[in-house]
Amino acid sequence: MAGPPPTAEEPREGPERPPEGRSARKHRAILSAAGELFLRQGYLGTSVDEIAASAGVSKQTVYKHFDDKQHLFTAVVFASIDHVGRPFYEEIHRLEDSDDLEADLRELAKRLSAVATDQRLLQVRRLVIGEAARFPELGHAYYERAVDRTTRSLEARFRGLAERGLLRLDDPYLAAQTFIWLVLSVPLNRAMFSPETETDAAGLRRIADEAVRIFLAAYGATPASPRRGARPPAQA
Amino acid sequence: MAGPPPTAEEPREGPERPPEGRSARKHRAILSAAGELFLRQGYLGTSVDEIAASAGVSKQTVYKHFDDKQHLFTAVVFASIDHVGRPFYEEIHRLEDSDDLEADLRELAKRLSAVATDQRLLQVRRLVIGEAARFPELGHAYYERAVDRTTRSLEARFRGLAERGLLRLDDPYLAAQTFIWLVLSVPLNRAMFSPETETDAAGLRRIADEAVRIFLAAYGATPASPRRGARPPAQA
DNA sequence: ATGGAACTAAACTGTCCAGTACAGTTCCGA
DNA sequence: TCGGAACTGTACTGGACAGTTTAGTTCCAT
Repeated sequence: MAGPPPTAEEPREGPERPPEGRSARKHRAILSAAGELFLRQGYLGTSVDEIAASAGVSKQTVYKHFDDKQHLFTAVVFASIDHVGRPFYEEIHRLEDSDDLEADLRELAKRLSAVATDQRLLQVRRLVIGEAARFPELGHAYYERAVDRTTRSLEARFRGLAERGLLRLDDPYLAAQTFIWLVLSVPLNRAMFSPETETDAAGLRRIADEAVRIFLAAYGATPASPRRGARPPAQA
Repeated sequence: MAGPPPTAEEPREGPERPPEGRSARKHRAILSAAGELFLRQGYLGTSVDEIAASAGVSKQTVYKHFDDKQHLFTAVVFASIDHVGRPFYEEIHRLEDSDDLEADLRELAKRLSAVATDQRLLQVRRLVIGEAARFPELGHAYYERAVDRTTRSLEARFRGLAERGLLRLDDPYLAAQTFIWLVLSVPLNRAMFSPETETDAAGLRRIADEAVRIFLAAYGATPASPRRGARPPAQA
């Protein structure tokens, strides 16, 4: 508990990995088992013996690969964080040269809320928040890589759209934050307090559509966005 | 860990308490010390011995007042949760009969963000989220009492304002959620990952003002809310 | 002032855990 | 095939912790 702040120990897997010797295999097995257990039981609630057993590995091997429990934990969370950042990141790029901004924003909003309500991802988020006091650097890293990077990606897209006259905004970063949280606030903050609760797909769609309407009302170039029709334009 | 789900054990202090015998005093001392320690170190990170010592009380007395550690924990958090809900709740009532809606919303937004960035409150939030898997009822109670109750209070206010023609909305609950999260998302979610970081007062004001502008653009009765001060939209 | 309830201090039980030690086994590249 | 690196199993150290027990002390209402 009084140990020095462990620095991250990344998984270190290059894009190619054809041979993968015994050592690398064990390393991955430990990370995987530790991820599963830490996510389910928290940091203090998980013992190294448990991790070793679950990974099919001796405790000694765990300590060969990771200095101590804290390092193992940070390695696990950093690996999960990279899993988190990527999908958001890629979705956003499709907005690059949109013809029908409203439709494309709606699509993006739905993809965002789908990604963000993934159960495993929610549990990582809970875990990082819960351990933020014990591992402050982990909290910062999570915010930086999962939240801020996504926002900046969207910011760049919005800046381009503003230059094309499709959006009116003078602070694209703030606008990006607004968009993301209009979509995610309600489901994400509800999910934080209700583990193992099914996500309400219809509710997500409704919130995503309303988020786009609000966003375009505030930042759209066309003064009159279609009056709120609640449900998507079709059906009814 | 396999015990039955403990039901809440509220502090049970009536509005009057002039005598407060020894027993009640000890009870309060335990709750107070436990609150401090649980909030700082988490559930598993805090021992009952520690709580007893910090409360200036023998361990036996702790167990006289609370069945076990789980019950003590839920009692502590429930007490904190009621602290959380109240201030929000009261701020909102002032919106009842507004003459200058924009100014009053701005005021409300600033008060909300000030309340929500209170360090102790943030720590309760982190704690409940972090232990949500271990204590699901706690998560539900927090959401119900801190989030949902506030939203419903604002919903009632918005419904009144819509009837007076000051707002245009067909789902006041959704509008209330939107307003609250426009104001709180950014500071709250940043704070979740960065304990012991100073809150940026200027940033809060800026976000609060922008939140009101966006809200009125989406739900305001007057079609053109004053364009955000700053420069005119274009720049290139 | 006194009897009982509440409290204290300390020791104890049974369990769990991080991290180490060590002797023996398996893997794998040269 | 052979030698070293990596791994296994088990046991151990030293400590922590939830919850109980006991014997004695303090408080306070009657």
